Amino acid sequence: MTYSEENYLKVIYHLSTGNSKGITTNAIANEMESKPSSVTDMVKKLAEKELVAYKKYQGVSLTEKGRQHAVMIVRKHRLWEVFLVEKLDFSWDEVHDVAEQLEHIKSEKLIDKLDEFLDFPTEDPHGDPIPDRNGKIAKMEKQLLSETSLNTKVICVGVKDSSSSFLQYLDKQQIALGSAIEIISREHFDQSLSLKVNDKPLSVSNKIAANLFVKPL
Amino acid sequence: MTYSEENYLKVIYHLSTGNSKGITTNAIANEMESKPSSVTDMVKKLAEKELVAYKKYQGVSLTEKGRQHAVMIVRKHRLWEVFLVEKLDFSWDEVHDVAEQLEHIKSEKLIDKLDEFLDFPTEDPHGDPIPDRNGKIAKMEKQLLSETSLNTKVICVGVKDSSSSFLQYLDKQQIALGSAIEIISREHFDQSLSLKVNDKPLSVSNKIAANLFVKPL
DNA sequence: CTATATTTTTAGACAAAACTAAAAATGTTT
DNA sequence: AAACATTTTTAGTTTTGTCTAAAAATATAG
Repeated sequence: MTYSEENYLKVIYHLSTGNSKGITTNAIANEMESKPSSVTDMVKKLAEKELVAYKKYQGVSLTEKGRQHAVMIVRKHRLWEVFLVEKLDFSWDEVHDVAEQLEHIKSEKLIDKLDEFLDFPTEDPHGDPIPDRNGKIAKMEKQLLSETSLNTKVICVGVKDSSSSFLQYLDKQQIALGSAIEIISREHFDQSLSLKVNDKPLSVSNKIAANLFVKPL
Repeated sequence: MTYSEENYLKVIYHLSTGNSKGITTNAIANEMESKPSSVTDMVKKLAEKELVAYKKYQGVSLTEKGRQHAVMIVRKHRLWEVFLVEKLDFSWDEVHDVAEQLEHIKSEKLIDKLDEFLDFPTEDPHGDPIPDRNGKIAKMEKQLLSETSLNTKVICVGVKDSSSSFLQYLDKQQIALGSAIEIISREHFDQSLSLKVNDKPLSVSNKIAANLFVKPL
């Protein structure tokens, strides 16, 4: 499996979660910053290899085989992110590009040993679950802050958007995984929220709240 | 710089050490398990980029710029080898192929942090020196066991051949970096040696002795 | 239910990196 | 120094992954 094929599988996998329909050519092209025609070509190749199911004009979806491959790439990506943060002192907004490269290293032994070295982490630095060596993903209870009712006490368990600009905003506001958040009030006009984060008052826009995962205390 | 260009630079660098002349197309093709015509093509490209000096039919040599690049690849390769052995419990005969992949990961921060994490090692698991972040290589005193005079006490500090078959042979004979070796006698007929390794007698062929680096105690 | 707009696919081209086969240059022998 | 052998380069293909532009299919709107 080539570097490029792996990237396509990964993108299709990510677009598939919470999307039971076929993934469109355009959606993939957008995500990969490439052109729809390139996607069509590659998708045909992946279909040849039975990694995706594809019918002209109907979009693609991963086969079980393709899903397994994709999950392993995600596993590698997230384990490397943990390594970078825990062992090499990277911050959570710096890990993505490097992990993007490391995820393509081919060695089962490497990834299993790394997993062990990191003490079998179940989540990456952004709160996303790490598939185990059999591809099993422990799913955890979490909801978006924007969809949480007033006067609830929750803790931050993940981010939906992991762009560095969002992560740096969170750093600035001293919001991290594990932070205690209480929802005080919601502004009707723009859905912005008044919070207490670690007992300090903070107001956040709906866009922020819609990208923070929390779970009830 | 592409993956492939990096591999060429690395091979040319390795062929260059202890070889002041131009490196031949054939030598490179051999080392890379490719064809001379492919080498000619790539060498032209590297010459365009001023990474090598090249005159038709005269072989190639690295420019200073090319040497710097090559040294950085070697630095990455060897640091990753240390990581694999020290942190992930790989044995010294298992690290090469994985390090071959890891050496192409592009991130200065990654490699400097890794260096720090490993406590700035100066040698890889085979006793080869690790260039520092400025490309400086601490050279150490070492000689081949085959060229060491009788009745000398030495310690093993490196291997010339790091193929897994050789390394596994050394494991079997319990020869490792740091092992104390005394040269008892040399057979005139085949240049084989009688040794004491960690006080136990052992006879080795010239081929073995010609691939073991030692230094006087 | 046509007409129009959008999406997707096809066809053809290109760049990178490899190859084979043939030509050119260099080396080696006598 | 001519003849032969070897090495290196050139010329032309191939494969992978991308692209543009045009054609085909699907979706949307009046």
